[in-house]
Amino acid sequence: MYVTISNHKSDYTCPKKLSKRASHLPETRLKAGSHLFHEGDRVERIYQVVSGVVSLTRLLEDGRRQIISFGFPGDIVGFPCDGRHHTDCVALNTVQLQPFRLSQLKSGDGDAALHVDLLQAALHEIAAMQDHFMMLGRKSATEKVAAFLTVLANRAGTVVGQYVQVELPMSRADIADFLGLTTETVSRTISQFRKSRLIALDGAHTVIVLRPEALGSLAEDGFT
Amino acid sequence: MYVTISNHKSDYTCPKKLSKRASHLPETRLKAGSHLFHEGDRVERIYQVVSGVVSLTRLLEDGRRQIISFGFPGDIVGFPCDGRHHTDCVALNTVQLQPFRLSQLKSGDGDAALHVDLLQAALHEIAAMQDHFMMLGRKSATEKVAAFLTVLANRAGTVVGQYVQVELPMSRADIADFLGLTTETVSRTISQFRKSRLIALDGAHTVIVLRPEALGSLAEDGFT
DNA sequence: CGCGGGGTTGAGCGCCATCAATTGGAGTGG
DNA sequence: CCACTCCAATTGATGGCGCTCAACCCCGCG
Repeated sequence: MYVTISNHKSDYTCPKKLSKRASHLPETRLKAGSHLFHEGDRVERIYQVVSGVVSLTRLLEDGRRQIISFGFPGDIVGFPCDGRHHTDCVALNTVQLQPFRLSQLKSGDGDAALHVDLLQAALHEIAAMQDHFMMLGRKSATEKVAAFLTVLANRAGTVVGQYVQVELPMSRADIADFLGLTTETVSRTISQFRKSRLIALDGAHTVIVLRPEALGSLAEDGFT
Repeated sequence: MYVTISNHKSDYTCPKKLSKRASHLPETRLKAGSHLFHEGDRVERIYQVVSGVVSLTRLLEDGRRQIISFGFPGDIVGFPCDGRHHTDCVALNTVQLQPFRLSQLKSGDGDAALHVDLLQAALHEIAAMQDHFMMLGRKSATEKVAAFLTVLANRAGTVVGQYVQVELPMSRADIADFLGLTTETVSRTISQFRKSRLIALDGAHTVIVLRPEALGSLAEDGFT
């Protein structure tokens, strides 16, 4: 999942579940905090997230960290390059994953429909990352956090009464490393949204979006 | 081309020329400043840059701009999503491009080797973009510009005497929009490198790298 | 020679990072 | 159920990096 407030509405129905039958591989389960793979690992499988959330991260020697993306249900993670992973993949909570053989991306391995789906997912990944560049390079802290919450609410929110509620499985530090900010700035920005009654919190990890339109317009131009 | 100072040495030989015969389409020529395609255009072809340089850009309504990547010879541009382009593509100088049919990415269209090559290029694109996220999100202006010049010198530089010389086909504004900075900051940073004798300039668009190692280490941790 | 646009340099400030202290909430054991 | 621990989250104070606004320079061109 990237933060992409895109101009054009995408008709990509990303989180569809790929045929399990086509995989021939049993689902994998991961506990919170455990690694699915590390940076530099040889790629054996790629995975579709079935339930739970993972993070894809890269590290610098001096400790600086960037979260490349979060993998929500439906997302495909583990695209290889030169046969190796370029990120760590960590489970944020209990996660179920459907593995696919690498050959099923490369050739379909006899299942042409699956091949097309995986290729489609890779192309969608490229487009989503392109959108995300704009976020990282050109948006203010307010815009970043507003966009993040908006996308998350749309993607993983549940309607509760007249509001939308969304669980944040990741820490403030994770959000910061995803948006290119610090935990303090993320926290401050969220507090600001709360004080201006755009959102409400029920504990640090449950956000209730009170005024989605206002939050959405903050995401686009930082005003309102 | 992305700015990726990666940990693991990639053995990806990106700029290999794909078989022209496999394309069945004649080369395209573009003059400086003209568009290859616009954001939102229906994708008809994807292209390999043969000579010259293109930029892939995205715009915000308020005028903020982000250059997603530069397309140097060997690079593939125009990966589609939902059948549409998500960026503008503009020629920075005179450009020659080898077009490929979309079907040749999706199925190979009978040429299996070409299919594999295009798929490989897409996967490499994903990995390179992942590396680039770290740049945009976590690196200082000094690190960004140093990394940019280093990558460019390695990719497009020519050895002149004991130094490496590289042409910058793009403006300072382009570099800024690529790195998530302003033109002033880019200009100041380059001036700084010049004053500390890391590089020399021959006109604004020709850089001679005097101390590649020093520039490289600046790119990684901002010191020296 | 005048014009124009990109590039450079300067001054000042604002956003966000940094450093630091406090609060809060989940987990544990008594 | 409460006391205690520990770490995440919040809040505050301060400073610096890079943005903004503005002037000037450089150079190609008519």
